[in-house]
Amino acid sequence: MNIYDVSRRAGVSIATVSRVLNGNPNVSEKTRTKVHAVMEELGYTPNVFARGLGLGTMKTIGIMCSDSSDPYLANAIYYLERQLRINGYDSILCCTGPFLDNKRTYFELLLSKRVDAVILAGSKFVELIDRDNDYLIEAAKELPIMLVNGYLDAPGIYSTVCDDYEAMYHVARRLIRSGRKEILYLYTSHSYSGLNKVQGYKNALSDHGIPVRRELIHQCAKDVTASRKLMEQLADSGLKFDAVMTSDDSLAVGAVKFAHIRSLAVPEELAIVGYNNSILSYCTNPEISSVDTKVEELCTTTVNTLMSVFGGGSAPAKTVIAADFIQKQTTNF
Amino acid sequence: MNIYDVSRRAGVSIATVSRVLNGNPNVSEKTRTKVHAVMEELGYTPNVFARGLGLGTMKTIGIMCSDSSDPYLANAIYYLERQLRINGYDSILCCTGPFLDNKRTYFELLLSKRVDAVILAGSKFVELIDRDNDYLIEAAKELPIMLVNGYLDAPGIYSTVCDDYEAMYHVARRLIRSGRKEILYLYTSHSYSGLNKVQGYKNALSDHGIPVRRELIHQCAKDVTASRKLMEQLADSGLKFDAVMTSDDSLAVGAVKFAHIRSLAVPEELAIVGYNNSILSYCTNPEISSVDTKVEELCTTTVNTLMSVFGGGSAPAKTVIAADFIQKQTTNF
DNA sequence: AGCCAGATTGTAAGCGCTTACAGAATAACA
DNA sequence: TGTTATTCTGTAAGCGCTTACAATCTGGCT
Repeated sequence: MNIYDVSRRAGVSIATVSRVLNGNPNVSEKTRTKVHAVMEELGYTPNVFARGLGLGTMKTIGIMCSDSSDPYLANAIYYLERQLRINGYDSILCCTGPFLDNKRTYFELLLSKRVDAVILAGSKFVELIDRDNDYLIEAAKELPIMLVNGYLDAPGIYSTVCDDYEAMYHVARRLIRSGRKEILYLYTSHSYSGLNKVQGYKNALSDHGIPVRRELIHQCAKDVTASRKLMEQLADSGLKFDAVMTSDDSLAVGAVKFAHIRSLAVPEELAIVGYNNSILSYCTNPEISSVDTKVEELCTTTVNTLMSVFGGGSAPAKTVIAADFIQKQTTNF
Repeated sequence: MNIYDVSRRAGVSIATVSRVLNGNPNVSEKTRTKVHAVMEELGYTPNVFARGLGLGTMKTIGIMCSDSSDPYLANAIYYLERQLRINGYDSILCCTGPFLDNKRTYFELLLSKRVDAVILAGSKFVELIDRDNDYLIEAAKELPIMLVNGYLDAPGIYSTVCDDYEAMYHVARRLIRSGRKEILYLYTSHSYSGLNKVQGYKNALSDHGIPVRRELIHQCAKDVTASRKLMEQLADSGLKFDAVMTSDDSLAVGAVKFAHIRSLAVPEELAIVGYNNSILSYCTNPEISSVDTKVEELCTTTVNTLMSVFGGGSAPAKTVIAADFIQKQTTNF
């Protein structure tokens, strides 16, 4: 069943059928109706490969993420996929796994599928340390590269980021103003957004005359248990803190556990702030105050920007989206 | 840059290049090496569309799921995607959204992409009530349909399911043996696995001489808050229960919240059992005893079965995987 | 009726790859 | 060395679609 069957049956040429298929206006209303009817009758579906061959594109976007089982990224994938579909695009998903083992290989695999663009979801894709981003910059010459929560200044690369700096600054300031003096800061990675977050924390302290103490800032695996253990360890080593800010809700969950084990009143003796306002922050008791990073908005904006790039319109190289602090039960300011 | 460039540069015909590309053994070692070298040198990547046109397939599997932001499905997607990639297949993701609005349209969209098979992740895809599965059965004549946690008896449809009946029977029996008499049962949907689960619960009660009481079985939205509210409501209406079994961890989280609000000792006064052993069950205090449904095994098995279908080997129409009960802190037997 | 612009349709040449078949080269053997 | 079997390589015909260009058909006008 192909375009010839349709053309024969409709008594027109394949060119006409093709035109109908592509919504070309140079077709009389009568033929258009006729062809549509035949396509319907025959249950005809154009062959995407042939189409792709002819057009050089297949309206497909590659989505790369580290680990779709991370609740935050899972959400992102959902929204990205949905918004792409609304715009008539499909998505090929590609998860590198939590360690981004060979992200470059995966990236090239996606390119080999002749996708029309690649969306990198998650800030871990942009290297801040060894700066191994050449392949992205190179690829961006050929097709749009969209970064969700990452930033790279190069032509063809578009970023949509959450204003992590501002969010963390805001949280830290409110903690300070409500009297917290020793704010522990736990983070998971040195990504673009990771650095912005910690900078917001640091600047807020400085701006309020509080010294930034190295021993209050710690990296931790993105894991409920890991963060609890780390905090126990820190407390045991004599470190004092009356609040803890985290770069991810999972760490904050560990903090709640820590407080429970040590019988600390939350938020009175220990204020806890999560990040991403994921479902995890609603599971604990007390529920964790967290920063809503607006995943949905982030994702729809990313796709919309991409569409305007496709449309030839101008698109901002970087869009910043404001976060929202959601006060729940682990803070009291 | 196409196959002609490579053939010219390597001084062979395009047929030979194509053979090398496809690992055809009828190529001398010398030419093979030469061609590989040239491909490397030129950075040649075959055009997937042309290839798809020629072969009629593109080694791509469609994955349909309701909602990738559900932690359970998110995990499933990750494992499916990974296992497919290991076998040299790509995946096109397609999320219908939590309400499965027009799953049929999505399904056909996937077919129109000429995928080699479709994997339906999540038991909600198979209709048990209005039995609107004709399109699946019809499609299965053309390409393999794989159900993860769903079952449909038709040629070309392969299922991999968790032994939900056994798991729930086991949990209920242990609760009963440890002295629980009034076990509340909360479930989210009437899916294939949903029915098996509740049947396990019912049979365990019957087999131990406990009457199955309708007022102890309730449907509830898959939502932390919804389940808490429902339980408060039930308790307020005078219903007594000393244990609660749930068909999903999110409901169990609500149960923990309920116990906390009503100051019930867990597990002494109220035992709580979750399902899926997702990260949510590790977030609460106390941590929720839950059933590990072996997502990873489920997914790898699904893909492996699919591969053996592709390979022409025999494949079981239904594979059952045993679940594991993970005792944590909300039960004591 | 004759002519022409504009609308509509058809013809045919790709797009880059696979593969059946034919042909060339090589190896094996007498 | 000649013959044949075997291995390797090339030619050319698709796969199903898009699209430039040519051809045809309108209707409005003189």
